[in-house]
Amino acid sequence: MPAAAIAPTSDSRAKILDVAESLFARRGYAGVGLREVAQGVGLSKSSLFHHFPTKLDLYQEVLARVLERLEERCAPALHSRAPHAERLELLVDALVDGLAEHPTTARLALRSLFEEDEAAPHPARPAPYDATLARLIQGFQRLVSEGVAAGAFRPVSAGHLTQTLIGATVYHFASAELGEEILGAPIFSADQVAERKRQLVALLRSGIVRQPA
Amino acid sequence: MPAAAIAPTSDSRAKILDVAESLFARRGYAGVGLREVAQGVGLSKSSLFHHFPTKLDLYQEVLARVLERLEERCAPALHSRAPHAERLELLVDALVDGLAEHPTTARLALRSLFEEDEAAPHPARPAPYDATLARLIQGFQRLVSEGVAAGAFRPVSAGHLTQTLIGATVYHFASAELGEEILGAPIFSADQVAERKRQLVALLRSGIVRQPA
DNA sequence: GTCTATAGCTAGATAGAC
DNA sequence: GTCTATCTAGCTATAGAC
Repeated sequence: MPAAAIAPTSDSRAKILDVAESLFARRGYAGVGLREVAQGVGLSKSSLFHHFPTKLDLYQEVLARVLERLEERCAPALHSRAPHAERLELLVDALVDGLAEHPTTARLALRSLFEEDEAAPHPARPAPYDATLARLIQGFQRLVSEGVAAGAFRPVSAGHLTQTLIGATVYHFASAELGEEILGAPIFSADQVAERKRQLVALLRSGIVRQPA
Repeated sequence: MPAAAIAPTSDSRAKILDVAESLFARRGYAGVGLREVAQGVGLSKSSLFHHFPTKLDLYQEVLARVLERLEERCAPALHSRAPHAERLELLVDALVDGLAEHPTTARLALRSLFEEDEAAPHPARPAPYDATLARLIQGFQRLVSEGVAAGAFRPVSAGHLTQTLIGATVYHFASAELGEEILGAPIFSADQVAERKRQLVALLRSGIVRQPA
Protein backbone atom coordinates (compact mmCIF):
# COMPACT_ATOMS: atom_id res chain seq x y z
CA MET A 1 0.00 0.00 0.00
CA PRO A 2 1.90 3.01 -1.26
CA ALA A 3 -0.41 5.86 -0.24
CA ALA A 4 -1.24 4.37 3.14
CA ALA A 5 1.07 6.44 5.28
CA ILE A 6 0.19 9.84 3.88
CA ALA A 7 -0.86 11.24 7.24
CA PRO A 8 1.52 9.57 9.71
CA THR A 9 -0.14 11.38 12.62
CA SER A 10 3.18 11.10 14.40
CA ASP A 11 2.41 7.55 15.55
CA SER A 12 3.68 8.40 19.02
CA ARG A 13 0.81 10.82 19.40
CA ALA A 14 -1.75 8.09 18.88
CA LYS A 15 0.06 5.76 21.25
CA ILE A 16 0.16 8.43 23.93
CA LEU A 17 -3.55 9.09 23.51
CA ASP A 18 -4.32 5.38 23.80
CA VAL A 19 -2.30 4.88 26.95
CA ALA A 20 -3.59 8.08 28.52
CA GLU A 21 -7.19 7.13 27.71
CA SER A 22 -6.83 3.84 29.50
CA LEU A 23 -5.18 5.40 32.54
CA PHE A 24 -7.48 8.42 32.85
CA ALA A 25 -10.50 6.12 32.61
CA ARG A 26 -9.21 3.99 35.48
CA ARG A 27 -7.91 6.61 37.86
CA GLY A 28 -9.07 10.01 36.75
CA TYR A 29 -7.18 13.14 35.84
CA ALA A 30 -5.49 13.80 39.17
CA GLY A 31 -4.81 10.12 39.77
CA VAL A 32 -2.60 9.71 36.72
CA GLY A 33 0.99 10.89 36.49
CA LEU A 34 2.73 11.68 33.23
CA ARG A 35 5.56 9.44 34.31
CA GLU A 36 3.16 6.50 34.17
CA VAL A 37 1.84 7.54 30.77
CA ALA A 38 5.34 7.88 29.35
CA GLN A 39 6.32 4.51 30.74
CA GLY A 40 3.25 2.88 29.19
CA VAL A 41 4.10 4.34 25.80
CA GLY A 42 7.79 3.59 26.09
CA LEU A 43 8.94 7.18 25.94
CA SER A 44 10.58 9.52 28.40
CA LYS A 45 8.35 11.86 30.37
CA SER A 46 9.80 14.91 28.67
CA SER A 47 8.92 13.59 25.25
CA LEU A 48 5.24 13.85 26.06
CA PHE A 49 5.59 17.60 26.22
CA HIS A 50 6.69 17.64 22.64
CA HIS A 51 3.30 16.27 21.59
CA PHE A 52 1.06 17.90 24.20
CA PRO A 53 1.98 21.21 25.81
CA THR A 54 0.42 20.34 29.20
CA LYS A 55 -1.22 17.45 30.99
CA LEU A 56 -4.56 19.23 30.71
CA ASP A 57 -4.23 19.42 26.93
CA LEU A 58 -3.58 15.70 26.79
CA TYR A 59 -6.62 14.99 28.95
CA GLN A 60 -8.87 17.18 26.87
CA GLU A 61 -7.75 15.58 23.63
CA VAL A 62 -8.43 12.15 25.08
CA LEU A 63 -11.92 13.23 26.08
CA ALA A 64 -12.63 14.89 22.76
CA ARG A 65 -11.65 11.77 20.87
CA VAL A 66 -13.85 9.56 23.04
CA LEU A 67 -16.90 11.79 22.72
CA GLU A 68 -16.47 12.14 18.97
CA ARG A 69 -16.37 8.36 18.67
CA LEU A 70 -19.60 8.15 20.61
CA GLU A 71 -21.27 10.88 18.59
CA GLU A 72 -20.40 9.09 15.36
CA ARG A 73 -22.16 6.00 16.64
CA CYS A 74 -25.31 7.86 17.65
CA ALA A 75 -25.55 10.17 14.64
CA PRO A 76 -27.52 7.78 12.38
CA ALA A 77 -30.20 7.26 15.03
CA LEU A 78 -30.41 10.97 15.77
CA HIS A 79 -30.74 11.92 12.11
CA SER A 80 -33.12 9.13 11.18
CA ARG A 81 -36.55 9.95 9.81
CA ALA A 82 -38.12 6.74 11.05
CA PRO A 83 -41.11 6.86 13.44
CA HIS A 84 -40.17 8.27 16.83
CA ALA A 85 -40.55 4.98 18.69
CA GLU A 86 -38.22 3.30 16.25
CA ARG A 87 -35.75 6.17 16.43
CA LEU A 88 -35.64 5.85 20.21
CA GLU A 89 -34.81 2.17 19.90
CA LEU A 90 -32.15 2.89 17.32
CA LEU A 91 -30.63 5.39 19.71
CA VAL A 92 -30.57 2.96 22.61
CA ASP A 93 -28.92 0.36 20.40
CA ALA A 94 -26.32 2.80 19.13
CA LEU A 95 -25.60 4.23 22.55
CA VAL A 96 -25.17 0.81 24.11
CA ASP A 97 -22.98 -0.33 21.23
CA GLY A 98 -20.88 2.81 21.42
CA LEU A 99 -20.34 2.44 25.16
CA ALA A 100 -19.70 -1.28 24.96
CA GLU A 101 -17.14 -0.87 22.18
CA HIS A 102 -14.48 0.62 24.46
CA PRO A 103 -14.74 0.06 28.22
CA THR A 104 -13.05 3.42 28.72
CA THR A 105 -15.81 5.46 27.12
CA ALA A 106 -18.46 5.40 29.84
CA ARG A 107 -16.01 6.04 32.63
CA LEU A 108 -14.35 8.94 30.88
CA ALA A 109 -17.67 10.46 29.89
CA LEU A 110 -19.00 10.15 33.41
CA ARG A 111 -15.84 11.51 34.97
CA SER A 112 -15.84 14.45 32.60
CA LEU A 113 -19.08 15.60 34.19
CA PHE A 114 -17.74 16.15 37.66
CA GLU A 115 -14.01 16.36 37.15
CA GLU A 116 -13.99 19.72 35.54
CA ASP A 117 -12.90 21.32 38.77
CA GLU A 118 -10.23 18.68 39.03
CA ALA A 119 -9.02 19.08 35.49
CA ALA A 120 -9.04 22.86 35.48
CA PRO A 121 -8.26 24.70 38.70
CA HIS A 122 -9.04 28.06 37.16
CA PRO A 123 -12.73 28.70 36.55
CA ALA A 124 -12.35 30.27 33.11
CA ARG A 125 -12.26 27.45 30.56
CA PRO A 126 -14.44 26.82 27.50
CA ALA A 127 -13.55 23.08 27.37
CA PRO A 128 -13.05 21.91 23.79
CA TYR A 129 -15.06 18.69 24.10
CA ASP A 130 -18.11 20.44 25.52
CA ALA A 131 -19.47 21.18 22.08
CA THR A 132 -19.52 17.51 21.12
CA LEU A 133 -21.23 16.56 24.35
CA ALA A 134 -23.76 19.36 23.96
CA ARG A 135 -24.61 18.21 20.43
CA LEU A 136 -25.18 14.65 21.63
CA ILE A 137 -27.39 15.69 24.52
CA GLN A 138 -29.40 18.07 22.39
CA GLY A 139 -29.97 15.23 19.96
CA PHE A 140 -31.40 13.06 22.73
CA GLN A 141 -33.59 15.81 23.99
CA ARG A 142 -34.91 16.78 20.61
CA LEU A 143 -35.85 13.19 19.84
CA VAL A 144 -37.83 12.94 23.07
CA SER A 145 -39.47 16.35 22.73
CA GLU A 146 -40.54 15.68 19.17
CA GLY A 147 -41.86 12.27 20.11
CA VAL A 148 -43.96 13.76 22.86
CA ALA A 149 -45.17 16.58 20.64
CA ALA A 150 -46.12 14.10 17.90
CA GLY A 151 -48.06 12.01 20.38
CA ALA A 152 -45.78 9.01 19.89
CA PHE A 153 -44.57 9.16 23.48
CA ARG A 154 -46.40 9.73 26.74
CA PRO A 155 -46.20 13.36 27.96
CA VAL A 156 -42.95 12.92 29.88
CA SER A 157 -40.39 15.58 30.72
CA ALA A 158 -37.78 15.51 27.95
CA GLY A 159 -35.08 16.61 30.38
CA HIS A 160 -35.82 13.94 32.95
CA LEU A 161 -36.09 11.18 30.37
CA THR A 162 -32.78 12.29 28.88
CA GLN A 163 -31.20 12.07 32.31
CA THR A 164 -32.70 8.62 32.85
CA LEU A 165 -31.42 7.48 29.48
CA ILE A 166 -27.91 8.69 30.25
CA GLY A 167 -27.95 7.13 33.68
CA ALA A 168 -29.26 3.83 32.39
CA THR A 169 -26.55 3.56 29.77
CA VAL A 170 -23.48 5.58 30.74
CA TYR A 171 -23.64 4.69 34.42
CA HIS A 172 -24.27 1.06 33.57
CA PHE A 173 -21.14 0.68 31.47
CA ALA A 174 -19.08 2.67 33.95
CA SER A 175 -20.10 0.50 36.88
CA ALA A 176 -17.62 -2.30 36.09
CA GLU A 177 -17.05 -4.42 39.19
CA LEU A 178 -20.29 -3.46 40.93
CA GLY A 179 -22.26 -3.92 37.74
CA GLU A 180 -20.72 -7.31 37.22
CA GLU A 181 -21.63 -8.29 40.75
CA ILE A 182 -25.21 -7.11 40.27
CA LEU A 183 -25.68 -8.85 36.94
CA GLY A 184 -23.75 -11.93 37.93
CA ALA A 185 -21.94 -11.70 34.60
CA PRO A 186 -19.39 -9.40 32.91
CA ILE A 187 -21.20 -6.28 31.73
CA PHE A 188 -19.11 -6.07 28.55
CA SER A 189 -19.79 -9.64 27.44
CA ALA A 190 -21.72 -9.91 24.18
CA ASP A 191 -24.60 -11.60 26.00
CA GLN A 192 -25.01 -8.90 28.62
CA VAL A 193 -24.62 -6.08 26.11
CA ALA A 194 -27.43 -7.57 24.05
CA GLU A 195 -29.50 -8.12 27.17
CA ARG A 196 -28.96 -4.51 28.19
CA LYS A 197 -30.48 -3.37 24.91
CA ARG A 198 -33.44 -5.71 25.27
CA GLN A 199 -34.22 -4.64 28.82
CA LEU A 200 -33.96 -0.94 28.06
CA VAL A 201 -36.01 -1.15 24.90
CA ALA A 202 -38.68 -3.16 26.74
CA LEU A 203 -38.79 -0.61 29.55
CA LEU A 204 -39.12 2.29 27.11
CA ARG A 205 -41.72 0.52 24.97
CA SER A 206 -44.12 -0.07 27.80
CA GLY A 207 -43.09 2.94 29.87
CA ILE A 208 -42.82 5.72 27.28
CA VAL A 209 -44.14 4.74 23.90
CA ARG A 210 -47.85 5.22 23.37
CA GLN A 211 -49.40 2.04 22.05
CA PRO A 212 -51.34 2.78 18.85
CA ALA A 213 -53.43 -0.39 18.91
CA MET B 1 -29.31 20.38 78.26
CA PRO B 2 -27.04 18.75 80.79
CA ALA B 3 -26.53 15.31 79.26
CA ALA B 4 -26.20 16.67 75.76
CA ALA B 5 -22.45 16.48 75.38
CA ILE B 6 -21.95 12.97 76.67
CA ALA B 7 -20.23 11.78 73.52
CA PRO B 8 -18.17 14.77 72.36
CA THR B 9 -16.90 12.80 69.36
CA SER B 10 -13.86 15.02 69.42
CA ASP B 11 -15.68 17.78 67.51
CA SER B 12 -12.62 18.24 65.30
CA ARG B 13 -13.18 14.77 63.92
CA ALA B 14 -16.65 15.66 62.71
CA LYS B 15 -15.45 18.92 61.21
CA ILE B 16 -12.66 17.14 59.37
CA LEU B 17 -15.11 14.59 58.00
CA ASP B 18 -17.44 17.36 56.84
CA VAL B 19 -14.75 19.31 55.04
CA ALA B 20 -13.22 16.18 53.54
CA GLU B 21 -16.62 15.00 52.33
CA SER B 22 -17.20 18.21 50.48
CA LEU B 23 -13.75 18.22 48.90
CA PHE B 24 -13.63 14.54 47.96
CA ALA B 25 -17.05 14.86 46.34
CA ARG B 26 -15.85 17.75 44.21
CA ARG B 27 -12.40 16.61 43.18
CA GLY B 28 -11.99 12.95 44.08
CA TYR B 29 -9.46 11.19 46.24
CA ALA B 30 -6.33 12.02 44.29
CA GLY B 31 -7.49 15.56 43.58
CA VAL B 32 -7.65 16.59 47.22
CA GLY B 33 -4.65 17.44 49.37
CA LEU B 34 -4.65 17.20 53.14
CA ARG B 35 -3.31 20.72 53.26
CA GLU B 36 -6.58 21.90 51.76
CA VAL B 37 -8.62 19.84 54.19
CA ALA B 38 -6.70 21.16 57.17
CA GLN B 39 -7.11 24.70 55.95
CA GLY B 40 -10.85 24.22 55.55
CA VAL B 41 -11.15 22.92 59.09
CA GLY B 42 -8.86 25.55 60.56
CA LEU B 43 -6.23 23.11 61.78
CA SER B 44 -2.68 22.38 60.86
CA LYS B 45 -2.05 19.60 58.40
CA SER B 46 -0.29 17.48 60.99
CA SER B 47 -3.26 17.59 63.32
CA LEU B 48 -5.28 15.57 60.85
CA PHE B 49 -2.99 12.63 61.44
CA HIS B 50 -3.97 12.62 65.07
CA HIS B 51 -7.56 11.84 64.09
CA PHE B 52 -6.98 9.71 60.99
CA PRO B 53 -3.83 7.63 60.56
CA THR B 54 -3.69 8.07 56.78
CA LYS B 55 -5.45 9.90 54.00
CA LEU B 56 -6.99 6.64 52.85
CA ASP B 57 -8.54 6.07 56.28
CA LEU B 58 -10.09 9.52 56.16
CA TYR B 59 -11.51 8.87 52.70
CA GLN B 60 -12.97 5.54 53.71
CA GLU B 61 -14.61 6.99 56.81
CA VAL B 62 -16.16 9.73 54.71
CA LEU B 63 -17.53 7.16 52.30
CA ALA B 64 -18.79 4.90 55.05
CA ARG B 65 -20.67 7.75 56.69
CA VAL B 66 -22.29 8.79 53.43
CA LEU B 67 -23.42 5.28 52.56
CA GLU B 68 -24.78 4.65 56.05
CA ARG B 69 -26.81 7.84 55.79
CA LEU B 70 -28.25 6.64 52.52
CA GLU B 71 -28.98 3.18 53.86
CA GLU B 72 -30.87 4.65 56.80
CA ARG B 73 -33.09 6.53 54.39
CA CYS B 74 -33.84 3.49 52.27
CA ALA B 75 -34.27 0.98 55.08
CA PRO B 76 -38.00 1.62 55.72
CA ALA B 77 -38.86 1.04 52.07
CA LEU B 78 -36.71 -2.08 51.87
CA HIS B 79 -38.24 -3.60 55.00
CA SER B 80 -41.80 -2.60 54.24
CA ARG B 81 -44.46 -5.27 53.88
CA ALA B 82 -46.63 -3.21 51.57
CA PRO B 83 -47.50 -4.51 48.09
CA HIS B 84 -44.47 -4.71 45.83
CA ALA B 85 -45.52 -1.87 43.57
CA GLU B 86 -45.96 0.39 46.55
CA ARG B 87 -42.64 -0.70 47.99
CA LEU B 88 -40.90 0.18 44.75
CA GLU B 89 -42.39 3.67 44.86
CA LEU B 90 -41.40 4.07 48.50
CA LEU B 91 -37.86 3.10 47.55
CA VAL B 92 -37.67 5.62 44.71
CA ASP B 93 -38.96 8.33 47.04
CA ALA B 94 -36.46 7.43 49.75
CA LEU B 95 -33.54 7.11 47.36
CA VAL B 96 -34.27 10.44 45.72
CA ASP B 97 -34.74 12.12 49.11
CA GLY B 98 -31.52 10.60 50.41
CA LEU B 99 -29.52 11.74 47.41
CA ALA B 100 -31.10 15.18 47.35
CA GLU B 101 -30.43 15.74 51.04
CA HIS B 102 -26.68 16.21 50.59
CA PRO B 103 -25.34 17.11 47.14
CA THR B 104 -22.17 15.24 48.02
CA THR B 105 -23.81 11.84 48.36
CA ALA B 106 -24.38 10.91 44.73
CA ARG B 107 -20.96 12.06 43.61
CA LEU B 108 -19.14 10.22 46.35
CA ALA B 109 -21.17 7.07 45.81
CA LEU B 110 -20.54 7.18 42.09
CA ARG B 111 -16.85 7.89 42.51
CA SER B 112 -16.49 5.06 44.97
CA LEU B 113 -17.40 2.65 42.20
CA PHE B 114 -14.48 3.39 39.96
CA GLU B 115 -11.99 5.09 42.20
CA GLU B 116 -11.01 2.02 44.14
CA ASP B 117 -7.82 1.76 42.12
CA GLU B 118 -7.22 5.40 42.81
CA ALA B 119 -7.88 5.13 46.52
CA ALA B 120 -5.91 1.97 47.09
CA PRO B 121 -2.85 1.32 44.96
CA HIS B 122 -2.37 -2.14 46.42
CA PRO B 123 -4.91 -4.72 45.27
CA ALA B 124 -5.52 -6.35 48.65
CA ARG B 125 -8.15 -4.30 50.44
CA PRO B 126 -11.54 -5.34 51.89
CA ALA B 127 -12.92 -1.76 51.87
CA PRO B 128 -14.93 -1.04 55.03
CA TYR B 129 -17.86 0.66 53.31
CA ASP B 130 -18.40 -2.18 50.84
CA ALA B 131 -20.66 -4.04 53.26
CA THR B 132 -23.08 -1.12 53.50
CA LEU B 133 -23.20 -0.73 49.74
CA ALA B 134 -23.72 -4.45 49.27
CA ARG B 135 -26.62 -4.46 51.72
CA LEU B 136 -28.28 -1.58 49.90
CA ILE B 137 -27.88 -3.16 46.48
CA GLN B 138 -29.10 -6.52 47.70
CA GLY B 139 -32.16 -4.80 49.10
CA PHE B 140 -32.93 -3.28 45.70
CA GLN B 141 -32.43 -6.56 43.95
CA ARG B 142 -34.52 -8.57 46.37
CA LEU B 143 -37.41 -6.15 46.04
CA VAL B 144 -37.37 -6.47 42.26
CA SER B 145 -36.91 -10.25 42.27
CA GLU B 146 -39.74 -10.78 44.71
CA GLY B 147 -41.99 -8.45 42.79
CA VAL B 148 -41.35 -10.38 39.60
CA ALA B 149 -41.81 -13.72 41.35
CA ALA B 150 -45.07 -12.53 42.87
CA GLY B 151 -46.33 -11.41 39.48
CA ALA B 152 -46.54 -7.79 40.58
CA PHE B 153 -43.87 -6.73 38.08
CA ARG B 154 -43.30 -7.69 34.50
CA PRO B 155 -40.68 -10.44 34.07
CA VAL B 156 -37.68 -8.10 33.91
CA SER B 157 -34.10 -8.91 34.82
CA ALA B 158 -33.64 -7.91 38.47
CA GLY B 159 -29.98 -7.05 37.86
CA HIS B 160 -30.64 -4.83 34.88
CA LEU B 161 -33.51 -3.02 36.56
CA THR B 162 -31.34 -2.44 39.61
CA GLN B 163 -28.66 -0.95 37.39
CA THR B 164 -31.26 1.24 35.69
CA LEU B 165 -32.59 2.37 39.05
CA ILE B 166 -29.11 3.31 40.26
CA GLY B 167 -28.29 5.10 37.06
CA ALA B 168 -31.56 7.00 37.05
CA THR B 169 -31.04 8.26 40.60
CA VAL B 170 -27.38 8.29 41.52
CA TYR B 171 -26.17 9.50 38.15
CA HIS B 172 -28.92 12.11 38.05
CA PHE B 173 -27.90 13.74 41.32
CA ALA B 174 -24.23 13.50 40.47
CA SER B 175 -24.65 15.23 37.14
CA ALA B 176 -24.75 18.74 38.59
CA GLU B 177 -23.96 21.28 35.89
CA LEU B 178 -24.88 19.07 32.97
CA GLY B 179 -28.06 17.95 34.70
CA GLU B 180 -28.99 21.53 35.38
CA GLU B 181 -28.42 22.40 31.75
CA ILE B 182 -30.55 19.49 30.60
CA LEU B 183 -33.42 20.21 32.99
CA GLY B 184 -33.16 23.95 32.62
CA ALA B 185 -33.39 24.23 36.41
CA PRO B 186 -31.24 23.36 39.43
CA ILE B 187 -31.46 19.60 40.03
CA PHE B 188 -31.42 20.04 43.81
CA SER B 189 -34.28 22.53 43.91
CA ALA B 190 -37.38 21.27 45.74
CA ASP B 191 -39.38 21.47 42.52
CA GLN B 192 -37.00 19.37 40.48
CA VAL B 193 -36.48 16.83 43.25
CA ALA B 194 -40.24 16.31 43.44
CA GLU B 195 -40.46 16.16 39.67
CA ARG B 196 -37.71 13.55 39.57
CA LYS B 197 -39.78 11.33 41.84
CA ARG B 198 -42.90 11.81 39.75
CA GLN B 199 -41.16 11.03 36.47
CA LEU B 200 -39.44 7.93 37.79
CA VAL B 201 -42.53 6.59 39.49
CA ALA B 202 -44.54 7.17 36.32
CA LEU B 203 -41.95 5.38 34.21
CA LEU B 204 -41.86 2.40 36.58
CA ARG B 205 -45.64 2.23 36.91
CA SER B 206 -46.27 1.90 33.21
CA GLY B 207 -42.96 0.21 32.38
CA ILE B 208 -42.59 -2.36 35.15
CA VAL B 209 -45.68 -2.73 37.28
CA ARG B 210 -48.29 -5.15 36.02
CA GLN B 211 -51.66 -3.48 35.90
CA PRO B 212 -54.19 -5.59 37.83
CA ALA B 213 -57.31 -4.05 36.27
C1' DG C 1 -4.75 17.70 70.92
C1' DT C 2 -2.34 21.04 68.46
C1' DC C 3 1.66 22.99 66.79
C1' DT C 4 6.47 23.84 63.88
C1' DA C 5 9.83 21.69 61.31
C1' DT C 6 11.23 18.53 58.21
C1' DA C 7 12.00 14.10 55.93
C1' DG C 8 11.40 11.73 51.57
C1' DC C 9 9.20 11.55 47.47
C1' DT C 10 6.76 12.62 43.24
C1' DA C 11 4.41 15.81 40.52
C1' DG C 12 4.28 18.91 36.14
C1' DA C 13 7.18 21.43 33.43
C1' DT C 14 11.74 23.46 31.29
C1' DA C 15 16.65 23.63 29.28
C1' DG C 16 19.43 22.16 26.15
C1' DA C 17 22.37 18.35 24.02
C1' DC C 18 21.92 15.12 20.20
C1' DG D 1 11.63 13.85 18.06
C1' DT D 2 13.83 11.92 21.84
C1' DC D 3 16.84 12.12 25.51
C1' DT D 4 19.21 13.44 30.47
C1' DA D 5 19.31 16.64 33.96
C1' DT D 6 17.11 19.79 36.65
C1' DC D 7 13.76 23.27 38.66
C1' DT D 8 10.07 24.35 41.76
C1' DA D 9 6.33 23.07 44.15
C1' DG D 10 3.38 19.98 45.96
C1' DC D 11 2.36 15.76 48.34
C1' DT D 12 1.84 12.15 52.58
C1' DA D 13 3.68 11.26 56.71
C1' DT D 14 6.81 11.64 60.93
C1' DA D 15 9.37 13.76 64.99
C1' DG D 16 9.06 16.00 68.85
C1' DA D 17 8.07 20.42 71.58
C1' DC D 18 4.19 22.42 74.10
